Amino acid sequence: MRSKITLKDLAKLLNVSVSTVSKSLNGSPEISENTVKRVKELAELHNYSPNLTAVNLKRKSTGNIAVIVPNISNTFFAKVLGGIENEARKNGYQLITYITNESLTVEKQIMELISNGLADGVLMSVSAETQKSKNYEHIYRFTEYEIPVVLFDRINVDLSLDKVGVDDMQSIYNAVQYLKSKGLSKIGLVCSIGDLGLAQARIDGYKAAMSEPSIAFPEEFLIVSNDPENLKKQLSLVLENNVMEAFVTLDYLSTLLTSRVVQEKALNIPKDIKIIGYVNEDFAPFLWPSISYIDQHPLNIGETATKLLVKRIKEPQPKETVEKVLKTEIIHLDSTLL
Amino acid sequence: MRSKITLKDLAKLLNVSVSTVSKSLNGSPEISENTVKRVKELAELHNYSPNLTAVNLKRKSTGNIAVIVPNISNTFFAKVLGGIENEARKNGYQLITYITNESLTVEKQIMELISNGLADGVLMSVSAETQKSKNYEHIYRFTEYEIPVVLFDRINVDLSLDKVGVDDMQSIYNAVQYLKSKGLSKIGLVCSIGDLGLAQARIDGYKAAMSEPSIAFPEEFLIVSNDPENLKKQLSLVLENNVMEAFVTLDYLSTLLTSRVVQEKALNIPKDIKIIGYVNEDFAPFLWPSISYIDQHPLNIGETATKLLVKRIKEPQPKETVEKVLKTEIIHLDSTLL
DNA sequence: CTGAAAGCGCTTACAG
DNA sequence: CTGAAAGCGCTTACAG
Repeated sequence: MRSKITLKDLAKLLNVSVSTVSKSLNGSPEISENTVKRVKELAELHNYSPNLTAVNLKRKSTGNIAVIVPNISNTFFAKVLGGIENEARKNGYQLITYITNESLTVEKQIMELISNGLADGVLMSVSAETQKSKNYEHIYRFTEYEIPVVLFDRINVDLSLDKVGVDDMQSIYNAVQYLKSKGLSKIGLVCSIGDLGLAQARIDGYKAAMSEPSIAFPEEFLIVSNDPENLKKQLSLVLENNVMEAFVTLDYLSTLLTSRVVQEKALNIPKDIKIIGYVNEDFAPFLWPSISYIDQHPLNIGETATKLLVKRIKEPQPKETVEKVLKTEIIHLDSTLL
Repeated sequence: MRSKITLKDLAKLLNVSVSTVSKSLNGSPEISENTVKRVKELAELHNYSPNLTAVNLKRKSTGNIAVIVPNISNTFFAKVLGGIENEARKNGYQLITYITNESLTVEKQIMELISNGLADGVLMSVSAETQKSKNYEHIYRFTEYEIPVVLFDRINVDLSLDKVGVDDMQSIYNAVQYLKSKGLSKIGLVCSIGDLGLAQARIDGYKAAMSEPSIAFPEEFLIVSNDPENLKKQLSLVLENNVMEAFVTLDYLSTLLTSRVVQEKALNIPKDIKIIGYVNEDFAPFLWPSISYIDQHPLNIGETATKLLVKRIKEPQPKETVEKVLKTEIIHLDSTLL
């Protein structure tokens, strides 16, 4: 990189001190109008901009927010990232992003990096492996270093930190209730992300809705597996053994898979089978049939989490953790047409 | 953030100078084995890690690579980002990410930020608006500042910079030739990203393949529009006026849309209509029917671009721009079954 | 083998 | 209103 013009250079050119230049540029009231004008003009002329590394060293801050996402295999986290970016930019923060690929080991390495003083705050969604192993020590390290952390989306974890997400249990509860209100009762659940706390919450929502008023439902309606092939097999079996009427599907993969398997069996969506799934507005409407989905407003999640984090960074911590639970919404498309 | 232990602190505790501590930790051969050992032990004990802001200020580098992506509405760029992350981490760089949302204005703002010395190098994919307006001055600013830039994916732009992408023309040419080799001739093209240079290249590939051996094809086979509704309409018309046999579809949206419209018209994929599109391995196999696609190996694009950039950052510039064109591959699924 | 000193580019309390 | 000085946390040429 070419060396840019510095405060010192400007000072020399203007025959004033570095302090004067600095103060002029930072709008200090100490400096005379005339000097300010001279300095600003020259700065403009030379396209001066302060060296952020130096500013940050002085300020003992980094101006960075670290964002840790578990994966990018669907657009959900990408959307959240979009929301985070909007809000971070507004507040003058840069985003340093990390992708853990659902790995605890990678997560630990990243933590190590960040705690070296790379960021003023952390936004994270805990990896699947971490949740499975319940190994959270590395996350608490941040608290030791007094680096504020806000968890987003995957907030059904046993960590007393600030959290921003949706009510996963209620979301699915509502979806099932909706289907039941339309007279459907043979409703299955399909899930390929069973290791996540939020999946457990969703499953609880399903169970709660299905057991009201105290009706038992067959175990086999609950189709949970990390392996797509396995999921397919179980799904086929259920469809062969029962006259199913609907499915709620807890993630991208299981949503697409369910739609596919149902159609392979020459069943019609929505005539024979209704589906409410987790996909997003970029895809859902263009699928055939289009799939009704639970909109989690990922942009909103990102923005809300970032706002909270920025507040934590700037204000002296009133160390009581906050949990923000945002509303979800069912978007009806082909697959729930009556 | 809590103030961490510094070199100075360690020096005081050990009764040696700051220089000695620094050298010991950085493996300088100047220092006695014994001292090195003492220093390292204490550093370990206190979990010392150097303040990167200070190190960077001293080194006049930032340790950051800026990544500028135009959108995240499909997983393509997310995948590329994954590749970039892998390679960047290997080389000790942090990633600062920006999303332009295809906006020239945002792109300019980001440039401004980065040229303030936020990053040692830039990986970027030019926004649609930028390409449409052919306004590239802000990009050349980087060259002025001697910040190396590598363009990725969207490399069909009139900029003499390092580039890493795929041969878009050849990719589609091959796809069309494949379809023709199976005896198909009524082959349409659907595209919702006409503003991009790479779309033009793909369209050229289509035209070249279709015109061999010098057969004219109807203009209406070429369906290009940024508006999904419009695309749908044109597509419907073509299907009504012709006995179409296949489509090549140039992006996510047009791929899903084509599959949907064809099925709405009660045509069977692949029996009546074959499709080769742009989707990726995370989705394509789970769609119904699954869609054959051109695999651009996005991870590879990301890694290759990052390797090139790191080289540019580290080595004195042999200022001849390099263009790396990576191979694509047709992945055959349901939609091209014969 | 060790340390004092300069300096990276800034900001800011303090003096004048 | 202006400037000299100290300092943020490091690295490194230089002296001893």
